[in-house]
Amino acid sequence: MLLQIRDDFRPDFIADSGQCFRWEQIGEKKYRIPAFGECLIIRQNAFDTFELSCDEEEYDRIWRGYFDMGNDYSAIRCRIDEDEDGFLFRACEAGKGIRILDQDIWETLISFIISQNRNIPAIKKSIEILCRLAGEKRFDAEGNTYYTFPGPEAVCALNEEAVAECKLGYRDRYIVEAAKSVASGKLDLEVLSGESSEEVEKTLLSLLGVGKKVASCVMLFGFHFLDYFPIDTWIKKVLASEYPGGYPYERYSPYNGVYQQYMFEYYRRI
DNA sequence: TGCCAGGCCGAAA
DNA sequence: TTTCGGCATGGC
Repeated sequence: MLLQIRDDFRPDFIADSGQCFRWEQIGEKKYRIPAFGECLIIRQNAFDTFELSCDEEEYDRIWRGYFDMGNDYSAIRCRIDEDEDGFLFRACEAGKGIRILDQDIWETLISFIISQNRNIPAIKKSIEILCRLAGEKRFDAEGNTYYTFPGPEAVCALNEEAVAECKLGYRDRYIVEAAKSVASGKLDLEVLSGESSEEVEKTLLSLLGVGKKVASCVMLFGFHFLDYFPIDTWIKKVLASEYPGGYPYERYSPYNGVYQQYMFEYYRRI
């Protein structure tokens, strides 16, 4: 199907934004996106026209929500005043096209546990190995194979050698413990997603290997609480250099997480 | 080669 | 409550 979007949708920006780790560029302005057990191929034709490998039913069922098409990112950007906050204004301008994906919570949880203290290429590699070892083999719209993100039972079923193959280092027991919690029903992510943000954060922080930063990322990129503001090594640098007097969280609520993402990409790029 | 990476844990102070 | 060493491994 064809999709027309005026503004604020740049798959190339989203692919490298550090919120998703499985997007794969397979051609000029063409990406393969596995999510929710499906796989979308998206290609940009003109500046505002995209060709999608799915039909409208699948788009409405999965991808519209995944891309967060219900939010107006142009309006979110326009809340920033150039004179009041020049740095964030420039970050928003440069990052026009970034969106906060509404991703599978389980996948986001495991991905960000894996992400700690590692750079993005290394994170992608580990996740890809995990998917190959424990995910289901399927075919995309062009007939090429891909692997789904493994569910908690599949992760639990991995033996020690297989886990070691993922090169997770000390993080391997973290994902095994998380998988056990979810597979046993002790942690029900479906039920949790109906709770308040405070309750969700408290539960996430109780998991082994989940601290403030990882919890914030899962809140923002998985539970889609757009006001959560993950502070990693990059954002620490931003806060130190651009906001020595403190960051105005209240002014930018309830979209602190969106602005954080603009700043993250902008600062990494410059 | 050495430093850094979308940090967290556990012990010590 | 805050501080700090240790941690597995890969990317650059």
